[in-house]
Amino acid sequence: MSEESNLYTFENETYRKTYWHTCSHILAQAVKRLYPEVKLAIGPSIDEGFYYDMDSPFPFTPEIMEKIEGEMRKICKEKLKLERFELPRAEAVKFMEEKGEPFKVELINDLPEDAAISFYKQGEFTDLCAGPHLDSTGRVKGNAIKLTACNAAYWRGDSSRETLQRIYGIAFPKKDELDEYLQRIEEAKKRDHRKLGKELGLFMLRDEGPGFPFFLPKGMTLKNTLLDYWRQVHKKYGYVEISTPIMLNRQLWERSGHWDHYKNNMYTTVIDEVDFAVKPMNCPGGMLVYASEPHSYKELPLRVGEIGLVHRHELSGALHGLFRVRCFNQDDAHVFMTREQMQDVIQETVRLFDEVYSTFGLSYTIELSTMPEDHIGTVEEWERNQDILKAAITDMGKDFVVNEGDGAFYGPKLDFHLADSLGRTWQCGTIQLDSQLPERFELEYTGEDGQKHRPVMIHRVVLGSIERFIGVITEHFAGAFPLWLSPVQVRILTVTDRADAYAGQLAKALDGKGFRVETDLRNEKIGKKIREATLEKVPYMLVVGDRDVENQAVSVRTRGGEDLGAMSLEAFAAKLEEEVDSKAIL
RNA sequence: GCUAGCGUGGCUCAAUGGCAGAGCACAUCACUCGUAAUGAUGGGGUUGUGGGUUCGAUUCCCACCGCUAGCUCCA
Repeated sequence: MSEESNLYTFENETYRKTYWHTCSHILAQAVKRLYPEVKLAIGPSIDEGFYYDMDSPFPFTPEIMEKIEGEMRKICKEKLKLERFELPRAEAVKFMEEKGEPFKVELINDLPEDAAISFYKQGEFTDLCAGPHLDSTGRVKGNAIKLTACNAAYWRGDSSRETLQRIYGIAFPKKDELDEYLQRIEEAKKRDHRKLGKELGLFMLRDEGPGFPFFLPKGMTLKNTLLDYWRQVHKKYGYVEISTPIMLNRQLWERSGHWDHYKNNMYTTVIDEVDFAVKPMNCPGGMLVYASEPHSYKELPLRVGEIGLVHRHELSGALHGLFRVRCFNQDDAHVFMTREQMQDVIQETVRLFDEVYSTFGLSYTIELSTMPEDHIGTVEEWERNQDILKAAITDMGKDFVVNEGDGAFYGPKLDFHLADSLGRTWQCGTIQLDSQLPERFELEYTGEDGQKHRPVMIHRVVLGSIERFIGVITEHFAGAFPLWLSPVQVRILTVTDRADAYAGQLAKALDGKGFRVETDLRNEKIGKKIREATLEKVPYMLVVGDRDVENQAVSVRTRGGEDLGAMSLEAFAAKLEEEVDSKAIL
């Protein structure tokens, strides 16, 4: 019964998608009424809202978008019935040809032989569509529709084909819900790491180096703290750490396959008439380290980590704050092993990922990326490796989606995606299975049998790029990092200058215990000092005035606005220590 | 790279085909004030860069650079 009553609410995903699908048809109808010369392509509902792609001889400016929105409201009021009908292929093609819709004709021609070719008619407007739809445009609440953006999109996602204009929209059954949604988006934008990074003094980007981030003192503290933690975890899991050069010669990149597969994205130069490339990945250097001495099966799996600075010439349009940059630090590692050890090593790596992500309270989704067209190695090898990855995570009871053809050129991979404040996901962790590079670099180990064998390896990163990960956690915590990560953990605020000397003693004592502490001795009112420390998300403020000097105490306030009252420095330090050690997320 | 929009002191943002403005920040002075902004005064801008139109351009036009959104890409 209750299921029945939920059938026509947005709680029901099918209904929601249907509602938005009808909205996209209303959008198309509105555009065709206002601008009949526009050619329609395709208009599905998506996870959040709907869009319609079309080819227009003029750009859709904000004014035009507003006009279209108005027309959409009108169509809702007209309560047009949506009627479904089917046509045989030849007639369907003819129908859309007569309407002058070349994209629709192409779609019909590409439908499978036995597919039903269905249309939906609403008033004077008819669109090719598999459905389903609402029964009337009157079901859509006109004043709860909002066109949110207009962007370019390639026809059928193919960058060699027409550039269409995609109009995005969102709609709800009630105006209140639309307002609430828009409000939520506004709130989410306040967590944007680009905004917070500037406000909190973490990093900066400059025109002089597009995509090359500068880390400021506070951001550097955060980065170093993160790396300290990373080293601690990896030590526990049996990793050793190396560092390989940032630039290596062309011969090496040809051997690894990068020169062939990745040249356009590499920064290259000529030194003494020899081509060199700045590394876009750490692995070839790692191969050389492995190959530099003989190995025994007793050493395997051999876990070798490297925080490596890599440079990749990404397309300018793809750059995005710290999420997509042109130079970044990968928390890379290569694990060399026997074939028999593969599943165990993958599972051990996933456990390490779980430990790291849960420390930050982050949840992820896993994608399995399979063989791309442009690959090295045999199909059998690829399938075998894909099956091992699949089995390893299935065995651990984890869900994943398959990303067909998106593997690295040398092997299939498991990608771990984390979400930003607006729900867009970014690949952070990855586990890439590789039996190609060991081949190319002729890596060997001596087996129990005294014979030479070829190891296999994984390439893996947990944080992915330190830069991207810092962006993700900045948004995740809205800049209010857990105590252990906070660039400034404690700020001592004086009420009057009579407490300056005492504040200095406190700072020295806390610094001596290993805490990151600042003093604010400015001749400002205490309210102002508190306000600023709060806005800077400093976890703890120590307010010290005459009273505290006299009692040799500290008055503690949190960035959450909580007044913890007066306590001894020792009691406060003990509290800090406990919170840092537990890496608590408050 | 593609399409559209945007680019004004350190930051957030006004304004205009005719002397470029506010708040915050910064400096100086006064105030010594106990839990989210004390007041006064002052300095700071070739309005992203380069061309063009115009008596005059920050505003209009062109190119380039950068940013934003999405598309494409992401070994």
